[in-house]
Formats: sequence, structure tokens, C-alpha cells
Amino acid sequence: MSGTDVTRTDTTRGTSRIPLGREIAEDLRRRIVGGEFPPGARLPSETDLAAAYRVSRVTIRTAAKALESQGLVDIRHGSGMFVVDFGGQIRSGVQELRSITETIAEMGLEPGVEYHSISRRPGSRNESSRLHLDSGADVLELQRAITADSEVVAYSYDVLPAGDMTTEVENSFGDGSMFASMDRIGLVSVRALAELHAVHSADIGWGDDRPDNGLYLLLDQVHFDRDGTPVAYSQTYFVEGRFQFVLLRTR
Amino acid sequence: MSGTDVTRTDTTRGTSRIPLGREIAEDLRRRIVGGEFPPGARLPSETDLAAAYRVSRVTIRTAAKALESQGLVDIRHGSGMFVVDFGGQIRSGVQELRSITETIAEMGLEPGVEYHSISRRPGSRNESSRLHLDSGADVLELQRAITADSEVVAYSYDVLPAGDMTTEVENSFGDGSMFASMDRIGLVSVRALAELHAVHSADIGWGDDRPDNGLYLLLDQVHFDRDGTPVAYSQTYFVEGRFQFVLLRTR
DNA sequence: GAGTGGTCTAGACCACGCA
DNA sequence: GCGTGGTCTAGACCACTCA
Repeated sequence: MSGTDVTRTDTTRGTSRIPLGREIAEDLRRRIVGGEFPPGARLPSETDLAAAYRVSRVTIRTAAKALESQGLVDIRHGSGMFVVDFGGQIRSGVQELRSITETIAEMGLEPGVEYHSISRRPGSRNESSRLHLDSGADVLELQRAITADSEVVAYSYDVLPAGDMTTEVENSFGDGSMFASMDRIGLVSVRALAELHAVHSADIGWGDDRPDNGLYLLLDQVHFDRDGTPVAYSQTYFVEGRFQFVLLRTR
Repeated sequence: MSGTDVTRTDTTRGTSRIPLGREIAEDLRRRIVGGEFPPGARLPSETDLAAAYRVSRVTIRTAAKALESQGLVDIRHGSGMFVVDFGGQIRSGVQELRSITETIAEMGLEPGVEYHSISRRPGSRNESSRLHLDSGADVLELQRAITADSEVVAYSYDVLPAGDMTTEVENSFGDGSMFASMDRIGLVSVRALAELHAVHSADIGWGDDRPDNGLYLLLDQVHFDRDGTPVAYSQTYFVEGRFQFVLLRTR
């Protein structure tokens, strides 16, 4: 029964950082992607999994539900849990909070980021309100173009509270993933409340690669850290037709 | 303690059709939307809610998580559950598969459906492929306008496999929720794989209530039943600005 | 009818927030 | 330090599927 043992030396549950259910979900995911359970295969029953992982069935269910919401498995009442047959395509639901570059990389394309401008300025009323800042407080605005195989797939306007950022820190944003830079200075986004809008405008973006029709799908989101403190407000305009948003909706 | 009693005459739990957690979530939702808990207000603690609804805390948590994923409340560890301040617009968690009319009704508006046309015809190549039908097989196409307080919020073009539908069945679609009609004939949608697009076109919709800018958010989705059989293909064009799509993304 | 997932309970312990 | 949410357990009963 190899692979079923998520060694957990601490008997005092609740001390660990990662929830057990999540840890098990990730282990199962690895086993599925690794080929131990091929598409169409039935996973062991929840009772068996509970025994194998030495965990209650409720916890297994948490993991199972997570896999289902990721579209990896299909849970059928009375029959069992089956690995979904996804045609080689990597599925990334909108509901998962991950960096866009990460998603692009997983689709087998070459992700890139071009910084158009980085500037410090007082926040607008809307921005201050969304970020719970005093009006007039400084923000750092980033304007980035996100590319996949050198083609622009999105323009992103991101605003961070600039509070006590040093110039050095500000400059560190010019490179790589914004999430990575934010992590480095302790701005950790774990949740985002997003709105979706259709936008038609010639004023979005820059450069020669803008779409002729000026059509975008806007992901307007406020990011929060673990404490519920807003850490970023970003408006990302996805060029219609160049990025596929997939969503698994369940009843 | 008015409103806290979800009268449940059956003591034999598990017999009921609707899961308790969901029922409680809907009750809480009604109470929030109804103004009992205004934006910013703190809801009773989970322990108190459990006592009030005469239910275990785990069940309350299920309901709480549902409300959180709908973007209705903000759960803060150590502090409590707070009603999110939303601007009165219709709010729907995209990841939840529910009928649009249902969502509208729960926001306290008067939902309506106007059928523009119902017709039986051979499916197009795209439609046949999405519904796993033999090419040339008949489909039933519905064109509907969905309204909230008499204002059109979406135009929907829905295609169902017409297979062995009788004329009588076809006509039954002219009234009420499409999901309800589908349920009656055994087409039960439990899952949908959806794509999101921005659309700018003057050819969408009909009537006088169309938006001047012709901007829509398209939800393009294939519905599946429990067995993974496609039961419907629908393209719903939400009028930009009249329907708010909220998404809680988590890491 | 045997086996599977779906739901619910009562109780426990932990981590976090705040006064 | 107390109250709040976060996680987990062991057991129970139900509904569904399929042979």
C-alpha cells in the first residue's frame, strides 16, 4: 500500500499548519497525476482511504470534495470516486487563486511579464476605500503586460499600499511575479474577492499588440491576507480570445 | 428569536431532500438580504447559531462556508462572521450552479422570464459536438430574456437534445424556469463546464431593452447529468452592469 | 443486499483577536 | 483570559447503485 502513508509524527492534531484534509488532497492529486490512478479509474472507497490515511471519513471527504472542485475526480453517489478523463489539458479554474504566469506555464506556454510603469502616488478615492487606507495615503501602482509565448494576453493595473515601502523595495517589483515580490515583503494574499466585467475600450493597455476590437474580460479584485487586511487591488484586463477561463460549476 | 426556526418536522434526518446546511444557508441569506443583518453587522457566533437552529456546529459551518463563497459574509478567525457591504447589485457566486431566476429572487427582486422563441431544428455541428449527438439530430432551441423587476438582465440561448421529446413536452418549456422543465422530463443538470467571454455585438437579444453599448458577459456552458451525459448547451449573455458576478478565489 | 457516497451529531482541542 | 472561528474524530443512519 505504497503512497498511502502521509507520515504525521505529531499526534496532537491542530498544531500543524496545513489542514489534514488539504494535505491528503495534495497527496491524492500527486498520485493521480503520477499515473497511479489513470483516467477512468476508481479510487478506493472513502472508508478504505480513511483507514489507509488513519484519519476519519469526514477528513477524507474534505479532500475528496477539493479534488472534485478542481475537476480532477467525479464523485458518484453509490458508485465511487472516479478519475476524470481530461484530454491532457490542464484545467485551471478561475476560482483558484494563483498567479497568472503560473497558469500560463502549466498550459505549456512561455509566460512573460513586461513592466510598463511603476509609480508611487496618492491613492484615488476608490483605491483608498478598497484598500482600507486613509484618503491621500500613498500607493504603488504597477502597470504590467502579461504575455504567453510573447503575445500579450492581459494588461494588469495593480495597486498596493505603499505605506512604509523603501525605494529599494519599490524597485524590487520590476522583476518577476508580483506575488513573489509581495511575499518577500510580507504582503501575502490568500484570498481575493473578484468581480467579472466585460469591457470595451480603446484606452486599455499600450504597445502594438493591443487587440483591434478593444474587447476585454476584466477581473477586478481585492486581495486579502490571512487576517482579512486588503493587500492589493488589481484590475486585470484579459484580451478576449487569448485566454480561456474555465469554470466547473456544481449544484 | 424570530426567524431562527427552520421548522423541521421530520426527526429522521437524512430523509429530507435538501441538506440541512444548505437550508440554513438559504435562511441566513434571506435574513441578510431582508435587512435583519445589515452590511457590516456581525452575525451570531457559530455556537449560538448552532443552538438557535438546533443543529451541530459542523452543520452551521457548512452553511457559513457557503455564504462566504457567495461573497455574502466575511469570516474572520477570532472575531466572527460579518455581512459584506455590497452595493445592492445582484450578486451571484459564479461557481454555484443555480438558476438565474432563483438568484434574482433571493436578492429580493422580482424575477421574470420572457420566451422569445421555442423551436425544434437539426443541431449545428458545434451543438451536436458539445451535446455528443449524432450530426443532424434534432435539438430544441429556447430563446429567453431573463428579467429582474422587469428589466432585462440577460438573454439566453439554450439548446437541448430533442431526441424523443413530444410536442407536449416541448410546449411545457414555455413556462417558468428551464431547470424545472428539464427536471420534469428527467434531464437533471448537476454540473456545468463553463467558459467566460466578453462580447460586443448588436446582434444579441431583442426588444427595446437592449443596452446601447451592446456589451455582454457571455457564460458559455455545457450541462451534464450525474452520469456525465451532456443535457444542455446554453449561452447566456449577461448585460454588462446589470448583473454582478462575484468570485471568491482562494489559495 | 452489499457496498458506496451523503449527511449529521456531540464533543474535543487548537489558534487567533481583542480587551 | 475569554470568546470566536478552524480542525478533527468516531459513530450513526440514510440514499443511491449495481449485481
